[in-house]
Amino acid sequence: MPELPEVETVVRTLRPHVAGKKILKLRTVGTPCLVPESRSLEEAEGRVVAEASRRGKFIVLRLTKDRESDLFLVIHLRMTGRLMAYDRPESAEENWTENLCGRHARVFGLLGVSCADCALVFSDARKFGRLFLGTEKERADWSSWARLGPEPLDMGEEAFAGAITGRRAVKSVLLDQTVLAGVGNIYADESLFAAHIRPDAEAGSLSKARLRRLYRELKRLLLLSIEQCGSSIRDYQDADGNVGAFQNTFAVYGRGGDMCRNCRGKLKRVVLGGRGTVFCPRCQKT
DNA sequence: ACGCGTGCCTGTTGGC
DNA sequence: TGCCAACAGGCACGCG
Repeated sequence: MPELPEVETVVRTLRPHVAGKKILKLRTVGTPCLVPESRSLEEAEGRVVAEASRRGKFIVLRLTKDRESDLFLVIHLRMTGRLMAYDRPESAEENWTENLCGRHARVFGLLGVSCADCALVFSDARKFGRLFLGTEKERADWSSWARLGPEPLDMGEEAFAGAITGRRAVKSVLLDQTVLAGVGNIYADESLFAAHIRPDAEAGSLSKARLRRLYRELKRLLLLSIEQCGSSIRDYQDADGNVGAFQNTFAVYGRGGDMCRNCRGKLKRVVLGGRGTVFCPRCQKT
């Protein structure tokens, strides 16, 4: 599932395809995927993609037009969403009806400088993904965006240690997008293992020193994963259809019952806050 | 008010 | 071998 490193990879691979190009066509296909706060996608047509960026797990395209305020196209891939760019539009039309990705197409776009030279396809087998189009002001009024916490790569040790509080399990706090934006199940489990902290430890009970350590490990793993183009479990691919490599270095995620690479003990799988959670009872204390 | 549980979805997987 | 229940989980929402 796409988390911060995967979304960052999508943005990086998408950028060269779309930057500076005019949106000639942008339409939804099939099951609606726009949030209620969104404008209709047709309003993006005629605008130029000025910038592609990431905020938490959101992909953000800034769309400009002469003398009009910018519009922002914001995309959340959720579980199985894919945003793909095809440099030959006709190949996308083909895929749209032919292959698996295309079978689940939800949004179809055509971009180009003078003529259409890039097709943009958002597909999503599970239909959890969501899109938003609106002005900066409208985006600020959209609660999913407004409530986003700080970026984990930028917030720093002290702010992180100050934010991980309360009686909830530390893993639940890591996954709370209002506390910090971008961490999902993979990087929560992996960073807790790296920092030797049990996922079910009460957040507020952890010392500042241990929380600073957790922050350093989380940041290290996020950056390492970005270097390796993210983790591909089953569905994730970048905008070019390539898979990541970070899944090969997982210490705990998806390894319940397997041997701990550190102590050779058996990794334990539990359900915490409704999510599958794997940890090493011997290496991860309190 | 906050924290937990549930529903949304469908492709994949594992057990019988 | 084939079928079907269980599973995967981010986020919105409802309940206590």
